[in-house]
Amino acid sequence: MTSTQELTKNQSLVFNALARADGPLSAYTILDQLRGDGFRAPLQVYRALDKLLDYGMIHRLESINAFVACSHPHSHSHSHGMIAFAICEKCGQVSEFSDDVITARVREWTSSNGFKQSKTTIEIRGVCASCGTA
Amino acid sequence: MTSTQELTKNQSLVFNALARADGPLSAYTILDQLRGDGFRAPLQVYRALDKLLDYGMIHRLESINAFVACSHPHSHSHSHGMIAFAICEKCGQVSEFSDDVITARVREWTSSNGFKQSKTTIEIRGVCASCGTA
DNA sequence: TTCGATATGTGATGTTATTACATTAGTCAA
DNA sequence: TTGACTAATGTAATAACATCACATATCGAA
Repeated sequence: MTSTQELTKNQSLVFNALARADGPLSAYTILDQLRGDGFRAPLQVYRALDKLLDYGMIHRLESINAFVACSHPHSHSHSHGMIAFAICEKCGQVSEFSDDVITARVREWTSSNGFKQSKTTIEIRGVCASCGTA
Repeated sequence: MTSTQELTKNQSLVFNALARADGPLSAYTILDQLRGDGFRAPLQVYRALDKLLDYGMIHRLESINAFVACSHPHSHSHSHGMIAFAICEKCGQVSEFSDDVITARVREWTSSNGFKQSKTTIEIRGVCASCGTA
């Protein structure tokens, strides 16, 4: 995988759908948006999503069964750190950030417990600044 | 709510199913286990689970759509901290721990971003010590 | 060109969760 | 006791999320 991944037709369609969205989308919402482009079955979406996840171009938000384009596409700065997501339950906006202290702290626990981690999910649910003051 | 919650019949049945399990259970697995006790519909399980979550007696693992009994039932020591879960993808065992540094670090991000958090999910997927050496 | 790997198309099915509505059981005040 | 209110429960139907199984197509390398 190079820094700019060459995407197939379906992968591009799915990625663009996520990139132009202003928040996370469910797989079925993506499917509906792409029916005009010939999409007919969930699997077409899920297969593309799997690849895009592999490539690190999108993230899956486990707590809401939805997907979002990575907001730091060009910086692999936090590619070895864990990414945390703050998800607003009012407006759906997602903020993505990484924190070296949290990353280190998790690693401490895993290494001292002999746990070999593959993927870590950190999702903060709540109300964002704009929605909180509104 | 007192320190010992009075449970209804269905809540007790669901809680006991989780308490005697050696790992997380899906709602439908619980349903199947309780058919002998008169359970017939998913909602009977989900309603009990909702209450048990309210009472803090169980946790929901977002990344695997399953539920687990709280492993620190008598200590409310980490009731104000975030709880992290290490989930073994081989054997399904879940380890629960809380970390004040992570908790503080998340709070720092939320407060400096005006984000009012309600619930935070931290789930580490991987392979536990026993399965890793086996 | 033939082979193998990757990508795609499609229907059916499996899994997880909620909606809507009816009924039952407990509580408490008049 | 009655009535009224609230919480809990029962049930069917449906919605939402995800995968399986199998067929076809596309593309690059030997």
